Amino acid sequence: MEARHLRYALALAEYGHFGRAARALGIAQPPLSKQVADLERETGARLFDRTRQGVFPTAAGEAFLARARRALEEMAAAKVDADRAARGETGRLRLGFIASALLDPLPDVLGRFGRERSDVRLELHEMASGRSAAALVAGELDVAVTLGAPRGAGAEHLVSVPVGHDHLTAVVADAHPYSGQVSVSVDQLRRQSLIVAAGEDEPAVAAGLRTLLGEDAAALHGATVARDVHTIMGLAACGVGVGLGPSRMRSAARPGIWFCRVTPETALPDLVLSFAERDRSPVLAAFLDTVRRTCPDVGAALDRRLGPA
Amino acid sequence: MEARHLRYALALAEYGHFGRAARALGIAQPPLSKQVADLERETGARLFDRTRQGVFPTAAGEAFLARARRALEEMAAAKVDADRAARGETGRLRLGFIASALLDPLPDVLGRFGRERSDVRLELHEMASGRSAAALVAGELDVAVTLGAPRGAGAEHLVSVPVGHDHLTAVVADAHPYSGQVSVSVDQLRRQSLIVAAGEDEPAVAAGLRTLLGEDAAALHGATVARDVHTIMGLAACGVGVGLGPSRMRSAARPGIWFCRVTPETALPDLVLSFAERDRSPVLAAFLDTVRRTCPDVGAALDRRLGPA
DNA sequence: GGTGGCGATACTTTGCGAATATGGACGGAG
DNA sequence: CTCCGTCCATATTCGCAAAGTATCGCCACC
Repeated sequence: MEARHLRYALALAEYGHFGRAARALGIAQPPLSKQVADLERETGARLFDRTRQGVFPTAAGEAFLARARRALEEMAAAKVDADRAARGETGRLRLGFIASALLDPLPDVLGRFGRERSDVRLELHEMASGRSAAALVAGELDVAVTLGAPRGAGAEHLVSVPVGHDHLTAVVADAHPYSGQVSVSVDQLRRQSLIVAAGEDEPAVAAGLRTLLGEDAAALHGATVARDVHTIMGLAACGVGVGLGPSRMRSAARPGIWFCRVTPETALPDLVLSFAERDRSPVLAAFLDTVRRTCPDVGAALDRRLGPA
Repeated sequence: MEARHLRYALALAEYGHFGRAARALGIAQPPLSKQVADLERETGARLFDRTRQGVFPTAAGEAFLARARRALEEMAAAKVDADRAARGETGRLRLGFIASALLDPLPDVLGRFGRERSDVRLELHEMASGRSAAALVAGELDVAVTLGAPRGAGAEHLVSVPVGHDHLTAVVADAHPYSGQVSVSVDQLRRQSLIVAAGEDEPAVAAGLRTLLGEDAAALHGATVARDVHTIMGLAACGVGVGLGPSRMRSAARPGIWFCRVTPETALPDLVLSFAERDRSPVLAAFLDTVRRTCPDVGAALDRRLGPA
């Protein structure tokens, strides 16, 4: 049984007339007669009553037609669904990211993407950079935003583009002596109790700090350790000490704190967006397109990496 | 798009390999490649990723396959449903009947039919014989059980077979003088107050009574009138008089009453089963088959009327 | 009894699906 | 690095079945 048989039977039921149904189907009448006869032979049931008044479905025909309608609807829906999925209008995007990415690039990107692709299910997984990279390689994520480009097994099959670079920034309470200063020097920092973040990603940050502080890195041993940038800012606001974190912190400024540049300016690992090189998923493409339009410089980097899309 | 495309895509997804899927489908590999390619061209979406590790559906492919599965299930169900309907295993049977038919032939027939064809929806309409006949002609009923063969416009297109003949029976209370008698004579009846039924069907019955009573039919004018046979029996049990009704009443005998034959025996109109001559519905055929098996003599009458089925 | 409408049948044509043969790309083994 | 094997795509041929044309048969209606 082919879809053709269903279409013909439905047309015949609709027009109640072999000739007119055939005309509507764009074929001649004899083929329609034959196809309907074939269908009746295959189902083993007479589906239509041919009377002088017209052609009417039998009880068996009614039962058949009801199913036939649904079958054809499913087929049409299959085409539509496939097309929508191919355009990236539906589907799923699994995004791994480090918490601090929520400060700067993600809000704009996710907001826009959610608005433009409301039928794409966004699965957001906050995780450390190393875990994101591994999940990406394992196919458990579609995109990742990490601190520094992923390294390690399988990373060579990932495409990575920087989506923002950052430098160390100090944050103090309004009441702190440094409040109001444009910048603080390393020497000034050495004399303060410091507040730094600790987490799976922090070795990279700690390396930057150590470079900055030089042989006085020992000062870090006495530093207050916070789980994330919000805690750093909260502790700084309490006057516990001088918070040190990425300049992205400024995006989440809260009353009662003051940001200073750190001199010399100390680069932190870039925020990097990665995905599997072989991933041709349209949802990913749509996401990258949104990123491209949201952050033009990222678009240029993507073009260099993939060739102009 | 034809059902073939769906079957091929599903097989390909299942085997993840063009060659093996083709073998499972009983075709060679190139046609499968071509059909899948055609399908992808028609849907405008790449449905499968061909890798060295195997062939896997894309997101669009997954969406398509889900619908394809349901479409094919509907098609299979269409065949099954049509077949079941053609065998009379499903569907609807609209039966019109007079209330007194519930005494004798209907309980056995309906019980058996309901057991054997539990998927057929039985629509039971108690109505007077004349209304049944009209509804049958109008196509509003499939079968009718009436008192006497239907007459009137369109009745010539009905097939009617007697399903039980009846004669006038008297019913009295146990305390009545006639109680214990095998029969009562017309003369005895003339001296009693009578209880008879009245309804749209009763002109036929009344005619029988009038014939019986001869010139004394005037006695009927003083008779008690009941709506149905159960009321006749109930009134008789109260000693109100002598009830007169069809011998079928005996099937619904209740304590406290006594039945007597009436002499001379007086025939009442036959109980007749009718249906449209041109009705080839399998549900009707199944019903007639049940009737045939329940009442053998009716089967013989049906065979005479329709030719041995 | 003639006529016209409608579906079925007979026969021819054609288009498409399937088979065979071949090509081309990639991966693994020597 | 080359060779070979695997796997999918392409090209060509073949055959069937679907579509077209012509016609028949049937019944209704005039």
